[in-house]
Amino acid sequence: MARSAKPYSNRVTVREHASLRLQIPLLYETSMTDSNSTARDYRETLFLPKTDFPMRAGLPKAEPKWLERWDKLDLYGKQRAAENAKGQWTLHDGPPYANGHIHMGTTLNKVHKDIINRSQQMAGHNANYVPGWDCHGLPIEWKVEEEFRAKGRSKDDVPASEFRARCREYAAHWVDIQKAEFKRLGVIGDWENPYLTMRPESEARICAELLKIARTGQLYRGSKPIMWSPVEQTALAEAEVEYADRRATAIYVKFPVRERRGRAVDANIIDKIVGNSESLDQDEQGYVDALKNFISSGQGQMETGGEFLQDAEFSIVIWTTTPWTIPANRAVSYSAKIKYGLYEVVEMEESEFEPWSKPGDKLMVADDLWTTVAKAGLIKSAKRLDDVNPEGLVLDHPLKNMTDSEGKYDFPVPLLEGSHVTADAGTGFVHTAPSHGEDDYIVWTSNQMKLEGLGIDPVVPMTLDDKGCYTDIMPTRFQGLDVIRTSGKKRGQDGKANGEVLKALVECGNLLARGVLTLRDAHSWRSKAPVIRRATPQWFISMSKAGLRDKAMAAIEETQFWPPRAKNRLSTMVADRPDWLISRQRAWGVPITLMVHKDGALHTERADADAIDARILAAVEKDGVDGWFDTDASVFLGEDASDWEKVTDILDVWFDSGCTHAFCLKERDDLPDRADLYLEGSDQHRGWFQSSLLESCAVYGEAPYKGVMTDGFVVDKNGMKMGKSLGNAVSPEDINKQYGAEILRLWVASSDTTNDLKIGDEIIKTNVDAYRKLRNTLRYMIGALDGYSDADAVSYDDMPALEKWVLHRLSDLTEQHKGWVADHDHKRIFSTLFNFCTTDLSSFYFDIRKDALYCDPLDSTRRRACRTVMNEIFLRLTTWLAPIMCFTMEEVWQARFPSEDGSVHLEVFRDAPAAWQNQAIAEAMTGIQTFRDQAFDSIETLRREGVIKSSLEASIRASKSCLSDEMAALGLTDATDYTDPANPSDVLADYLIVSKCQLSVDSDDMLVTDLKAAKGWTKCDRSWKYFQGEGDITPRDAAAVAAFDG
RNA sequence: AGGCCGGUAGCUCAGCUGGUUAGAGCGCGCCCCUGAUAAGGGCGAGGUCGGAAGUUCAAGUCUUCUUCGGCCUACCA
Repeated sequence: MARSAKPYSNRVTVREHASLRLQIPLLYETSMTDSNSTARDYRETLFLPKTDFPMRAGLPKAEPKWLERWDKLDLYGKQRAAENAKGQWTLHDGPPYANGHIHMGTTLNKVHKDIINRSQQMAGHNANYVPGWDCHGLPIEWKVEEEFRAKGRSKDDVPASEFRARCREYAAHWVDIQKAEFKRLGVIGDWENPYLTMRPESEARICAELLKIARTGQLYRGSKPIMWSPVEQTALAEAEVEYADRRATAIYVKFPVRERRGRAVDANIIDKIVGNSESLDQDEQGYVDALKNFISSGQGQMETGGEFLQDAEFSIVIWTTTPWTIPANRAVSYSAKIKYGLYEVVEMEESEFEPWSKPGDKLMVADDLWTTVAKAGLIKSAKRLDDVNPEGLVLDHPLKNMTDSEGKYDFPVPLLEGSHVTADAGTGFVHTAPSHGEDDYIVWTSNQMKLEGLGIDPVVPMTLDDKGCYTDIMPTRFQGLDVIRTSGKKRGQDGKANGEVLKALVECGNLLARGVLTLRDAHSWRSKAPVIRRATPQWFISMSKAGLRDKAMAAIEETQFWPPRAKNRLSTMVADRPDWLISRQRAWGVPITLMVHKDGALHTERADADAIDARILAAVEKDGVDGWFDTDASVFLGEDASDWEKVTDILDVWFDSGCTHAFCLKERDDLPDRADLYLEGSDQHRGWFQSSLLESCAVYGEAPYKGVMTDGFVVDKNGMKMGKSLGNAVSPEDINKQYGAEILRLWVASSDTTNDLKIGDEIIKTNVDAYRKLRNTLRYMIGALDGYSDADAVSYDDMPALEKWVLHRLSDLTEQHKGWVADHDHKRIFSTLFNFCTTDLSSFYFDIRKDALYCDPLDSTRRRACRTVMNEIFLRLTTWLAPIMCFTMEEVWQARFPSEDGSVHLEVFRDAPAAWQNQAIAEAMTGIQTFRDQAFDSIETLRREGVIKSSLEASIRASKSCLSDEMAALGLTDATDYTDPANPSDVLADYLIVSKCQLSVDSDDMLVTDLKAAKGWTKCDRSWKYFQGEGDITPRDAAAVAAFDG
C-alpha cells in the first residue's frame, strides 16, 4: 500500500533527545517494581500461538509424500469431477522430446504451466492438463543406431521394422523417466494418459491430417539440394557431418558471353545521359528510377551488348572445386558490390604444357582476383580494357559445343545477383548449379520471375541418383558416371565424373586452368567419405496455393500474445517463410502416406481416394507406421499397383507436433478442440507455435490456440547461456535434492518469464529465504488460530478498525489477484503476496496484535476479531499461494483442516464481501502508519543512545493536530488504559507498541521518554507494558487472568 | 553475418501516455526483543537507471550510435 508522506513538523532530533536524557532524572524518581519473591509466573496464563507445524520444512523428504497422497486421493480425477463452475479452460502441452533427463528449461516450462493450470482450476475452471511427448525424430534414431553399432550391427543390417521397434522402446523409456521427473516437480495432469506422437492412433491421425492437406491441393512435390552421402546412400543432417580435408580438382572455366539483354543496357544508357546520379535531387532520382523500371519491363527485348561486346569472344570466368557439377550449371552469380574488369590476354607464360588460353582472349573477372586467375591460367601479361557491369549478361553453357552433347547444353545461362558472392577466392563469379548447393538453389529459386522473363525453365534438374551417378537426363556420354566411388578400395575417392567433365571442357575450349588443392569439406561422420549436395524430390506444403499464409496471418491477428511482442515475431516469421518442406529421408517417423503414379499423379487425386485413405489409416492405426511401410501398395489401392509407387519418405517431426491439437485436443472428449493457451520457450516461434498454426490453418482454417505465451531462456547468474560444456549448468535435480521442488517453483513464480531467467546460488538462496518467511507467516497464523472455530467469529461491524483495515486490504488483494490470474501474471501475484506478508502482516498487523492475541481475555471481542480476520487471511493466502507452493500450502492446509481426502487444491479462490471495502479506514491507516514510522524513528534514536531498549519502555508525546482526523476515523483514544479491561478496544499506544502515546495541544515536538525511569510507572509482569496503578499487572491483564483462573 | 528481443541498487522485481530529491521486498550492516526463537521487530548504508550523442524547458521513459547478453536463421527438438 502507498503511504502518503504526511509531513510532521514536530520530528524529534538527536539534539532534543540529548537534552531530554539529561532532564529525565530530574523530572522523575526511579521507581522499580518491587521484586516480590512469591510473584506469580504469568506465562501460563498467556495465550501463545500453539502448533506442531514445524518451522523447518524438510522439503526434499516431504514433497514425495504429498505426491503419494495426491496420487492416492486421485486429486487429478477429483479436480475434473469438481463443480468447476466456469467450465473448461485448457492449456495444451507442447511436447518435450523423449530423450534425456529434464533440465532447467523443461523445468521452467512445466512449472510455469502448472502454476497457470492450478490458478485457472482454482479460479473455477476445469483446467484439464494433458501432458505429451514428441517421440519420433533424428536424435532418437542416432541413439538407437549407436546401440546397434555397439552390438556390431550396422543400420543397413537391421530390418527397418526392428529398428523402428527399438526406437519406440527407446522413446518409451525416456517418457517414463521424464514423467517421473515432471511429477516430482509437483506438476499435476493426466500422467496416466498422456499423448504421445508415436502412439498408433496419433500416427494415424497425423497421416490423416497430411492426406487432408494433399486432398485440398496444398501439397506438392518439388526438389531441394540436401547433404547426401553416396556411400551410405542416405541424407545427412548438419550434425552428422564433420569437416575434413579433401583433395579437390579445382578448375577455372570460361562461360562465353552470348548476349546482353534489356534492362541493364537501357539502364546504363540512362545513367550515361543523366550523368552522375548523386547530383540528382529526390524527385529527379525518382523519375529516373521510374523510367528505368518502365524500360526494363519490356521483356524479351534483345540488345547487343555495350561497345566492348561488338565482336564476340568474351568470356566470364568461374572457379570451382567440384567439376562434376558443371553439367548441372544453370547460371552464374555475381555481386553488385564487386568491381569487375574486362582483360585481354597479351602474352602467355613459357610452359611445357600447352596453355588453354591464348593472346587475344578477353576474360571478365573481379579486379581483385585477376592476378590469381592470370597466374593459374599461365597468362604472363594482359591489358585491362574496360569496366564490366555483369547485370543482364547472358552466357553460353561451357559444354554447349561438346561432342555428343545431344543439344542438352544449348540454353542461355543468365547472370544472377547473389549475396553469397564474395571476392575472397575464385574469380568473383560463382558457378551456380541449383541442384548442388544451398546458395545456388536459393539464388535460382528466388529469381524465378526473372528466369521466366528470359524464357528459361526454372526447374531444378536432378542430375544425380542415390548412388551419386549421373542420371538419364544427362547426355549419354555422362550417364551412369559416378561422382564418388562408393565401394572397393578407393571408396570415397573421386569417381569418373570429374574426368569426363574435364575432357568435355577441354574439347569445347572452355577450360582455362586446372589445379589440385586441399580444402576442408563435409564428410560423413560414419563412413568418413565425402558428402555431396544433391537435389532430391521433396514434398512441400504450399504457403500460397490455398491461401495458407493469409489464413495464418489472419489467425495470428485473432490470437492473444503474452508478451505482446511475441505476436510481431511470429507474424514476421510466417510472412517471410518459404513453403514448408515436410519430407525427410529417414527411418523413425510418420510416413508420408502417398502413392504416386508413374505419370506424376497422386492417389489423392483419384475418384476412390476416400476408400484408399481409409485403408491406409486403418493399417497405421492397427500397426503404427509399420502398417504403411510393410504393406504393399496394391492392398491400399485395391488393384494392381505396378504403375504406382509408395512414397517412403517420412514427415518432418515438426509436422507431428504440429498435429498435437488434432490427435490430442480434437480426439479427446475431455478436451476442447481449440486450446486457450499454448505456452513454450521463445524458440518455438519457429517451432511448435508455427507448425501448429500452419497445420491447423491448412486443415481447419484457424489457429489451434486462442492465446500464445512465450518464456525466455534459462541463463546463468551472469545472464550467459547455460551448458554442460560451459560448466555453468544448474540442474533441477540438484536443487530438488538440496532444497526441494518448491524452491524451483518459487524461482519461476518470482521471475520475469517473458525475459531470460537467471539462476544461480544467490538467486536460489533468495528464494529459500522467501520460502522461510512465507512458511513462518503461515505457521504463526496456524498457531494463533489454534482451536478457532466459526463460532468464535466476530461480525464485521463489531471489529476494531485495525481488523477492518486488514479486511480492506484483503478486499483490494482479491480484486488485484483476480485480474492477475486472468492475465497469468504470477510474478505480480507472488511479489505482492510476499510483500503483504512481510510489510502488512508480519511487521504491522501481527506485531501490533501480538499483545491482544497473547494477553487479552480469551473471549474478548478484540482477540476474537483478530482471530476472525486471521482466519480470513489464512483462507486466502493459502489458496492464492497454492498454485505456486503446491506442497507447502497443502501442508499448511492439512495442519489446520486435517482430513483423509481433503486438499487445498480442491478449493476455489474466495471472493471478498463488498462490505470489506473501506476507503475511509484505509486512508486513516495510511496516516497512522506514517506517524508510526516517525515514532519508530524517534524511538530508535533513544535506543541508540542506550536510554531505552524495548519499545514498551517508551512514552510518546506529539502534537494533537497531527493525528486527530485519523484517530477519529479509527475510533482511537490516546488514553493509556482500556475503558473496559475485560473487553479492551484499541488505543493509540497499541499501534506503536509503546506503553503510552499522548497527543497534547501544547506540544509541537514528538517527544520520546523512558517509562522505566518514570515515576509511578510499573512494568506489567504479564504483558510487559508499563502502566500506572496498583498491583503487578494491568487491569486488562488482571481481567484476563481472572478469566483464565475462573 | 542477418532478423527479433533484453540490460533499473549485491539479488528478484515496480516505475502508465517523458515532469518534483528513481521505488519495494530480500540480502547486507548496526541495534532491540527472547512469550512466532535456527523465529520476530527497528534503523541504516547501497542504483543516476549498460555506455555515448541527440531531441526537449524537462528523459530511466523518445531518436541515433555503441557495448554486453539471449533466441532464431538445421533432415536438432
